Amino acid sequence: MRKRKSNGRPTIADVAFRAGVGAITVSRALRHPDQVSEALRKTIGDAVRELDYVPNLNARALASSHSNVVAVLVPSLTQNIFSDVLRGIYDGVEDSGLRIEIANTRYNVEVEERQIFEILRHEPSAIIVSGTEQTAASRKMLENAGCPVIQIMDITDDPIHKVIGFSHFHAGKAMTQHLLDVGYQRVAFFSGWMNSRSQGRLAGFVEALEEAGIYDPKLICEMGNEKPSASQGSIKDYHQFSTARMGRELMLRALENGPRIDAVFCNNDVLALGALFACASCQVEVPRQMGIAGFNDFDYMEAAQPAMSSVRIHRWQCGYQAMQAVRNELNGEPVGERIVDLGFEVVKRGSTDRNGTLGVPPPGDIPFTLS
Amino acid sequence: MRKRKSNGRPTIADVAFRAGVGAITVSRALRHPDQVSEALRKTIGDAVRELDYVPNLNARALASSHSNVVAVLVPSLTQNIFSDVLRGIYDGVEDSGLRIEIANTRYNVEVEERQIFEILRHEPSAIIVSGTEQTAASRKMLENAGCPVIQIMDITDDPIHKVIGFSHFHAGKAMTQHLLDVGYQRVAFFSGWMNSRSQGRLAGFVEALEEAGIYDPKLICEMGNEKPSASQGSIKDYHQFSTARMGRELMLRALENGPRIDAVFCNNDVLALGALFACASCQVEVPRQMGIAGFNDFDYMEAAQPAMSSVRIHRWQCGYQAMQAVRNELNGEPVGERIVDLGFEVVKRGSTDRNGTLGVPPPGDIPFTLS
DNA sequence: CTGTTAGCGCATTCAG
DNA sequence: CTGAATGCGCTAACAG
Repeated sequence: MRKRKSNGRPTIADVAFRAGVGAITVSRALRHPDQVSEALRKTIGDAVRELDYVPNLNARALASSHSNVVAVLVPSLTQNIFSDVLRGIYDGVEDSGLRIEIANTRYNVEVEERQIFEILRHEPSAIIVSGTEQTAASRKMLENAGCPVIQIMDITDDPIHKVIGFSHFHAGKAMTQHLLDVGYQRVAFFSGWMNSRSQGRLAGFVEALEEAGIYDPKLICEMGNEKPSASQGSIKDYHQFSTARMGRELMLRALENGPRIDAVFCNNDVLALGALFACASCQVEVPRQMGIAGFNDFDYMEAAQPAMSSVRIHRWQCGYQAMQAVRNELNGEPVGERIVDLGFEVVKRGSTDRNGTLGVPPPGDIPFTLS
Repeated sequence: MRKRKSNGRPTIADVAFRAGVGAITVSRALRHPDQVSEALRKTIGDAVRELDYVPNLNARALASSHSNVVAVLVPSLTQNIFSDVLRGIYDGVEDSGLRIEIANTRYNVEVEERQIFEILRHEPSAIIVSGTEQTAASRKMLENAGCPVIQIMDITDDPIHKVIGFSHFHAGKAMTQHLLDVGYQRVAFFSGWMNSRSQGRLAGFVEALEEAGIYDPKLICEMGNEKPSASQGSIKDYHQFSTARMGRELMLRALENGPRIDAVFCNNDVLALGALFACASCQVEVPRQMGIAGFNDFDYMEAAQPAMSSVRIHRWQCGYQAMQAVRNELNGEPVGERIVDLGFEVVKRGSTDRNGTLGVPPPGDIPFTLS
């Protein structure tokens, strides 16, 4: 007899034999314990433990024709913003029996299309995708994926299936409004590489200024519109585009010879950091002579000197709730709200406290030891 | 006949029928084109395209009993440092037919053990694990995993299989030595939550000071030794430990009532950022009155005011090269060097230019547009 | 170079 | 609540 190699591990048949039951009963005892009698459940549990039986997930997926893989598409693995989202997803998947498969779309719609195609090969049980602006082709693939698709980190009236996120437009507008509210007159928008979500923020910025009757296109300071895709083989160039440096340079130029501005809304916190340092190097007082606001509210914003205003968004929650939604649906529960707006928070701190009237709280205490 | 549901997609048999060959020939044409005649290869290729055939990876894994899954264990998804590593890994996996499965060990050895156990269920084709200090149980599981195991981001004389990284001890010592070289006398070590790699850096720090005859345990300023594992369900507390804030607080205390110090080596860049802001808020001049150095060399270090010294490590390369090593081995190539030291680089900038003698280069130019 | 046969390990279907 | 038979889609092994 030519036997196949088989990796020697105990199979469900071994467990069944040992427990003196049929294989299917073992299968059921493991997946739907309530469908198996108390006694058998125990016998089987013992056999599993004695043999160190571990179900083969590939066989399970093949036989049941569902993979229990949740595919996650993120535009970047570098930016902290998606690190937090991923952490939420991983925190949310625990003890679910689901596997996560991450694809990096590199902020590139063509790459995204290809990744979606690849991902569909694995017949995922669900898909979590960042953003709501997929190409027509991508959207079609996702609609036909035959599984729940959760869009996150943005919001839309017309989700493929379900969306959990917030409005970048309103977030951008709200922060800009804050800058205007405290009395800044010429507010600039700094950005590095733009993506569709950045564009939303920018649109909010523009609308706020227009409503105030002080919009001027010269106030939009950006570096470019497309992020170069990471060059696969090249090892050296991944460090060459420094966002912080862009923030610094943009501010230096604005101070030197650009249009006179008295505040800047930075498309992200790192840019704001760079802008702050530029002000420091030029003895420009923040917030008196220059207001600075960021976006994301990473932890260093609170620790900066002065503490920096930013828009806090719920990254972790996006991931976590997306995972909960997936789990619910795979458990047969109804979709529920198809549009979940997690909102955002305009965090006002010293860097935009133009009149000293915000009453920004002093830094709280953190336990520490100085040995 | 009771037919199984089957998801309707074309199978290899459909392709074989259409191409008028046996299923196995299709299989071979797809995986080892050189084992199939030119003519058949073309016919089969056409059939594949016409049917939109996509091989089922679960069936493939089951039949061949190897999964083509590369399991990656990282201690954290939050810190940029591992984002870069992951990016390297994803950049390195393209067009390899391999899948990546990430597990988050949360800097917790028990979690790591559990994750390794879980991961082995998937019978990975290779494992990439961060660090070299696994528990005995973990190490044993990895040794018996029956697949290549690449340890990364640290170095050891005794790798499980292969290690690609660098010495945290030497990196810590080298930066400390730099601080001493430029004339700082009382150099402190700031750290937040410590892990085994941080400990290595600290040990290097201590040795450098000891060799200089100026070691004093009071110079070690840390917040604690264990990172609390992320609380799964809790949505609010993930933001409560701010590394930047720790850096700030540690520096404030050091300036107030701690031992007099004139420089600080921060265990990471965010801590250094916080320390820099603390100095700014107290009118302490950097680098004259206080030298500050970080670790990792994230991009904002160069943009800070003053630019901050740090230790540049090769995060992306660690991931990328680990992936290359995996691919080579899965292709049957020999392991090669079992210990690959990628080294590090002490980047000296303004924040430690105590005597103005480093000749730190001025900021280079970055293309930009100010519309 | 190509085909035949016989599983990989599990879950679905249908029957008790 | 339990079991027997069957097949998920693919590939290793063995022929030709």
